[in-house]
Amino acid sequence: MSLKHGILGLLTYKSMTGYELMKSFNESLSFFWNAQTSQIYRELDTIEKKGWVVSKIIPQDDKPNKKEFTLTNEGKDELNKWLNGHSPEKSMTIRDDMTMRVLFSAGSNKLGLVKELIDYHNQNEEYFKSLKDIEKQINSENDSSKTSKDKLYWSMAIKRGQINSQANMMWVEQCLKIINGE
Amino acid sequence: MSLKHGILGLLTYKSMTGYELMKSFNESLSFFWNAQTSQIYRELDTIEKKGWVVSKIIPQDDKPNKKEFTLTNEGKDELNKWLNGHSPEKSMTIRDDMTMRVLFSAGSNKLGLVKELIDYHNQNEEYFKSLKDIEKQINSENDSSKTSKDKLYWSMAIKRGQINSQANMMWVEQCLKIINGE
DNA sequence: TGGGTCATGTAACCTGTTACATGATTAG
DNA sequence: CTAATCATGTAACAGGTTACATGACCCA
Repeated sequence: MSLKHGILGLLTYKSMTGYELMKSFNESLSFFWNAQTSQIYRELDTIEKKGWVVSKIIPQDDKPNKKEFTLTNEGKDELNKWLNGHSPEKSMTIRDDMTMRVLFSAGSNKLGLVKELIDYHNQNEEYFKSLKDIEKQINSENDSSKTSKDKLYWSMAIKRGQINSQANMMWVEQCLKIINGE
Repeated sequence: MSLKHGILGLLTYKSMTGYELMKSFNESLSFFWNAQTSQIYRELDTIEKKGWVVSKIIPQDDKPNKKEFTLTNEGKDELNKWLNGHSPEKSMTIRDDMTMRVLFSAGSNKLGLVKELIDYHNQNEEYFKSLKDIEKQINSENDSSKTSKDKLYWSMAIKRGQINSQANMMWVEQCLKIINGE
């Protein structure tokens, strides 16, 4: 799914080190991506070789030295190319564990499936709540880390997660009805 | 996401060759998984080494010989283990191109984004319709390839795709409202 | 004669995950 | 003293995609 472009996108906000990028992904962006340090450093390596970013080592006395990455013009071009050049037809498949479990539970354990569906429902409920919290935090006045325009786009992304988890819950409810009416 | 278990699941219905598996995935199961032959043959290799399936070469005069794979008891055990042993907490992130485009379009091309959102909406609408068709076909009397019980589980899986694409469309509508009200 | 279906695969590459390694500073 | 945070990475593996290769038969 191209972590490369995710990194480029984050670097448009400001120059960062690998460590800071990891924190961005796993904290403020955790609702849509969790990236391991190992992967981030690897991708930074390759996109630096491609010329999309440049790095500068910043010595620090009290802490370990850090390596800050900055977008180049090529990097900006690449990001824009990616943003504009939308892939004509992406696969649109569901391919997740839950669907697969449902499909292949026909023969066997009805009770196990019901339990799993309920667990899944609960997970989605919690996730939905946490997204509500994140939304509130972003839209609150005292979050000055983003401009009001940025906030708009971030809340759109979060809305997606919310709608998605609601859809998942609706699906579970329909499934349970079908199973019980069987 | 473990094509291995997808293959095991399909083989519970009947023994199949790699080619037939590929067709199942890319035809009747296309709404949730598209698998390349290259990957299927590779996975068949590894799961045969694990002892989950056994193969038998069936000579054919008019067509190329084929290699049919059959589930073993170990394979059935493994599938059941997988079906029952649900992973406690999966990541729940959104991580798709559309969300990323939205997040990183804050700075730049509003018009391009609107166009993409509309395209995305249309794609989802078509997908939704095609799922409706598939659903009808499965539930029709003259589809005797599945038992009525199987049909139930299949329609649950398809419902998921339907609800999902509806959710995607709702999201686009909300986004457009937000963008226009900006 | 050319394209589609049947049927098998190999090779290279990209993306993501898990586990491990190092070493300093700082807060409780 | 100990755990957390800062900051860098390596290695191995798992899963998925793209491109390529072969060869026969059937239908238009």
